[in-house]
Amino acid sequence: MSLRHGLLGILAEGPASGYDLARRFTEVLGSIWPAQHPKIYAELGKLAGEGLVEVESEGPRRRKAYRITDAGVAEVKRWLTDVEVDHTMRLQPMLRSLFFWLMETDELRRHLEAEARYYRELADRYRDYAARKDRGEFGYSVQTQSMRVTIEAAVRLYTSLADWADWAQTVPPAQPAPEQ
Amino acid sequence: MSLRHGLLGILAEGPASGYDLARRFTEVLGSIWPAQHPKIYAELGKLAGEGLVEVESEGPRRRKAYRITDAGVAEVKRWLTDVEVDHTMRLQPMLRSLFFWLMETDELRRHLEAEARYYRELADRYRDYAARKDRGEFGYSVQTQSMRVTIEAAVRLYTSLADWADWAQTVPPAQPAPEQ
DNA sequence: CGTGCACCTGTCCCGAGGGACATGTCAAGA
DNA sequence: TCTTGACATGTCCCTCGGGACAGGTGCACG
Repeated sequence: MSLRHGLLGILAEGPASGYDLARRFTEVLGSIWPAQHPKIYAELGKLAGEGLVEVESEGPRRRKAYRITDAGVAEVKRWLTDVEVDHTMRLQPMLRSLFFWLMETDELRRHLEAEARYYRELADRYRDYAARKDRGEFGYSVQTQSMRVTIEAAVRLYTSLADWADWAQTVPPAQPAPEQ
Repeated sequence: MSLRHGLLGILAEGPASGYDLARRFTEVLGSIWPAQHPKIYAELGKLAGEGLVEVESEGPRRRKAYRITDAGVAEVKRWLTDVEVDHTMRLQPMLRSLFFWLMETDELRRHLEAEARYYRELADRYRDYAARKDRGEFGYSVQTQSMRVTIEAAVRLYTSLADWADWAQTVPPAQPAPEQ
């Protein structure tokens, strides 16, 4: 149940509508913590019911902006410091790699090339983001400083996955038993 | 719905019981693709119903070993080559990093140290695994060759996350605006 | 003036995942 | 003989996530 804390954390930066939050999730967090708008609206409703956020204003087009309450801020902080980190990962590409031996050699090559391309592209995108941040394009608030750290993780993660896919192509399909 | 293909893929190596599969999932795949035994037994039942696996033998203690069928092998291969890779990631530690600015400086330091330790330990475990594989402890079958590739991904992934946690500690908590 | 489109907020259903709980079985050791 | 514990298989329930579907609103452009 991290979506609620993800929303609270972003709202801690300032008021936002469900639509804003959905966009921020897909833009910045899309590849790291996907969230669909239906869940966001539902969760915002619950959060409001619990007094962790409140409606700040109602704008045009039925737009409702939410503001985090003191209780909400306290709750994110509690989560950040007291709740144990969930390290669960579920990476289908790595699960698939266990079964590479079932694939034809050139199917595998095509697959690994595509994977490398995919990860390299994502890494580049985040690297570019980081560079723009370092140039000061997004200011120097503590919030963007934290985002810089998150982006760095993405750059490193995707770069190492791209490198891995490249490396995997150099591994012989079936290594013969070595002569002792 | 990757659990079914994960099970099929492992069964492609040879017959196994639900218990065996559960163990393999927690031992090798625990940190990459977690799966609880209730789901495994349920999925095996479904797979048997669809003719993708069949009961090979019934041993002591109600043990039922399953064997993959030709249709099952065809299905994994179809999945590997025809079904698009799901690159979804959901990394709570990275989501949390977006909110580091909400944490006290020394809370954050403790957190990052713990994270680095955690990832370093996992990386070491997999690195050790890889070394044993390279020494030939697990033989030189195509299956272990694929597992070697998977393990390499884990090593690289966890190493880069550990490095990231170390790096994050060197980032100043709140960077002041630079004088132009 | 109209109409299309981006904006904005939802409902609903289904399948997957997490975790507590239940049950039966064989072997080893007190 | 009794009991503990590892082996082995399952049920049940609840929540979360994915995705299809729906509906109302203001603006820009022809």
